[in-house]
Amino acid sequence: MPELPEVETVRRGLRGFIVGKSVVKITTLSAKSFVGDDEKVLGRRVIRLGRRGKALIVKLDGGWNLMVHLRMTGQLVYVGNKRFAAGHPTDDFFLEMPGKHTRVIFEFEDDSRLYFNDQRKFGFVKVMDDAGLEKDAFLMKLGPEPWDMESREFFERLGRRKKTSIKAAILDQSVIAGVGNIYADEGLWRAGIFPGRLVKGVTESEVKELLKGVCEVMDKSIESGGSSMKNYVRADGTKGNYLEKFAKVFGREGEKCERCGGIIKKIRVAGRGTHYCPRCQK
DNA sequence: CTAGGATCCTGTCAGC
DNA sequence: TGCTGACAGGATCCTA
Repeated sequence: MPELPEVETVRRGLRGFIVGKSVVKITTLSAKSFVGDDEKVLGRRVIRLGRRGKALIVKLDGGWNLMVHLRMTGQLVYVGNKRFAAGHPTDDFFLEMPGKHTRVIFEFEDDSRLYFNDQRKFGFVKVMDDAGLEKDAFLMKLGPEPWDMESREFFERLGRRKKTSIKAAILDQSVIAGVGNIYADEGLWRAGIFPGRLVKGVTESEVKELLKGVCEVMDKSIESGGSSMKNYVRADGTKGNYLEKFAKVFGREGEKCERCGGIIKKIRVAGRGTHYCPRCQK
């Protein structure tokens, strides 16, 4: 999925278009992509957009909410007088909506629309009242946002996963919220830590660097607009890859490490494709 | 309790 | 060209 920076990009980009508007119609094209009663949402106005970890929370009036989780391939495309798209970057950002991967369509009072697209159908939009949000199992067990945590707490939370790899540990959302496969690799590169190292061998000062690295790379991604349509295309008009803006190892296997000149390798750690520099990550 | 693998689903790509 | 298996920016469920 779209990880924390992508969801934050969705939140920031979308709020200017839908806050203040009422939902007048919902069309569900894939039953498993929409959880709950759409009647609770109809006629309600969007109050604000929030985020916890990788979950987007659309707050509606009357105490109702939509929790959106993009998982691996979710994206949101808004089409009105202007168009905005972010989430999992694909050509659907620019194609006519609804498209092949459109699962849910929200229509607003001004006839603008929000399309929830999701190729693999792992993601969902869930209708929840405020009380339900408060006691939601997924949200309750989420660890702190990266910027809201001292490295000491990060170290202690990692300590609960001593026998697993440091990469598996930081992908665990109860340890730290919002880190996914890309930012795990990028954060570990910045801290100079080999992703397969067991947690028990990682020192507190390394953990401090790791937290700093994760925050830095996420900040950079959010600043550059994450995976939104505006940076899905290169300046020359060819199809691009937003990772070019900040990624040092992800998707760069075979390339030279910019820090030490080593050749970046791709291996499998924690069941996930893992990119690292064998020369400067120990 | 932890750790690791299978699983949900669709699409793409590399290698016969 | 067609087939097959591996893999994919996530999280949960099951087994050991």
